[in-house]
Amino acid sequence: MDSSERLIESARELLWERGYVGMSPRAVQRRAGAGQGSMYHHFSGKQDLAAAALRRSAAELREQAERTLSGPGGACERVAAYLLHERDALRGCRVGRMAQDPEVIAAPALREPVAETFAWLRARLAEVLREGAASGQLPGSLDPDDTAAALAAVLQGGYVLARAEGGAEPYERAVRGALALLTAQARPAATP
Amino acid sequence: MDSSERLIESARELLWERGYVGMSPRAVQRRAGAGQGSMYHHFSGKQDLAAAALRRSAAELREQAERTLSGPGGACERVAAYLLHERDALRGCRVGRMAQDPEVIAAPALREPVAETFAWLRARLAEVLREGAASGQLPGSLDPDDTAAALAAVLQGGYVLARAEGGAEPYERAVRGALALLTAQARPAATP
DNA sequence: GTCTATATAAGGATAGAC
DNA sequence: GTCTATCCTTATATAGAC
Repeated sequence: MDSSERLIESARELLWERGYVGMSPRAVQRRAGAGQGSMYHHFSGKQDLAAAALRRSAAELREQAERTLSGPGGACERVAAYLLHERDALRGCRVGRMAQDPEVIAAPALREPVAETFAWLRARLAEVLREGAASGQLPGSLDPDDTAAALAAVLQGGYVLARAEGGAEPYERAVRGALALLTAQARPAATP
Repeated sequence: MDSSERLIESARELLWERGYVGMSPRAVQRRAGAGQGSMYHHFSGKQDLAAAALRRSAAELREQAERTLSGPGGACERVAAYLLHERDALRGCRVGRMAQDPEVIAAPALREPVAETFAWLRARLAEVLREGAASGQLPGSLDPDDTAAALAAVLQGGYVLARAEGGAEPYERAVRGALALLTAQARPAATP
């Protein structure tokens, strides 16, 4: 792994742990085992490095979600699989975490990957929910866009509660609670 | 308003906007119109000041929630009123925001108000949901603790989505979506 | 490409005068 | 109680040698 690569991976970790404001170029360099010169050779500065790291994390999240959402099973089962996917609740979401940072929100290069990720996720979840309505698994009375937003929010909010309280329990409860509300709406999938 | 008071209020604003890592004593002093000496006379340092500000924000959140949750109407209506309470989605939650900050999580004096707030909120929401089950408005099949966690998470996650995408829409959708799932479970309240 | 100065500003706090 | 002076460290970046 070359040093540019190590810098990006180190930035990804530090962004996750400390956010953009809390990520210092020095700390990234130390963790990557690279010097000042190396970093400023590959990247124009802190923001440029963070943008590269963030784009990678956003792509990763998206690929991971797509794998589950386009997997086997009925619409409801795929949404459930996505919600129940194993996550470290206390670490939270690499992408969602950035949304709190005012400097991320203010810098288009940093904000775009974050905005796009969640716009995509909501749309993709809504699409699956629409399939569920079309197949009769879910009632047509549920607005798929609203439901999708609620489900995406439960995950992001679950992280907040878990970190606040110092344990994964609130996250797990939130996911279970949301899933219970959703599946209460579903009839068993047609089993062909 | 004396200068101690102004310092706390300024700290509250800056914590909200920039988080604990991003809040510098200098910036608080400037906003409060107070000097170094004044701040260090009233508070032992950044953490002490932030703790005072955070305790106040936590108390405020709790009082606000309690007003709605102990208000008039059936259980379901009170939960709905709490969810629909007007909030600035792009600014987010003064307390929830702190949960992302590693230095807040690491410092007991900062973390406690955050942890207590959400533990209380989940418990209080669950209590109201239990009332709803007892009165027959909600089905006994819903786990009140799980549902409460899901609802609290929807709000916190709604803020994340809103900030990420730069508009209140995802927040509003998330709240509507969650409420739709909940009220689909409810029968009309007994109208005595 | 990477290293070692070097630079300016800010962070966070202390000391002592008034 | 508040002000000013001072302190050491870190953040972020540039410059130029190798």
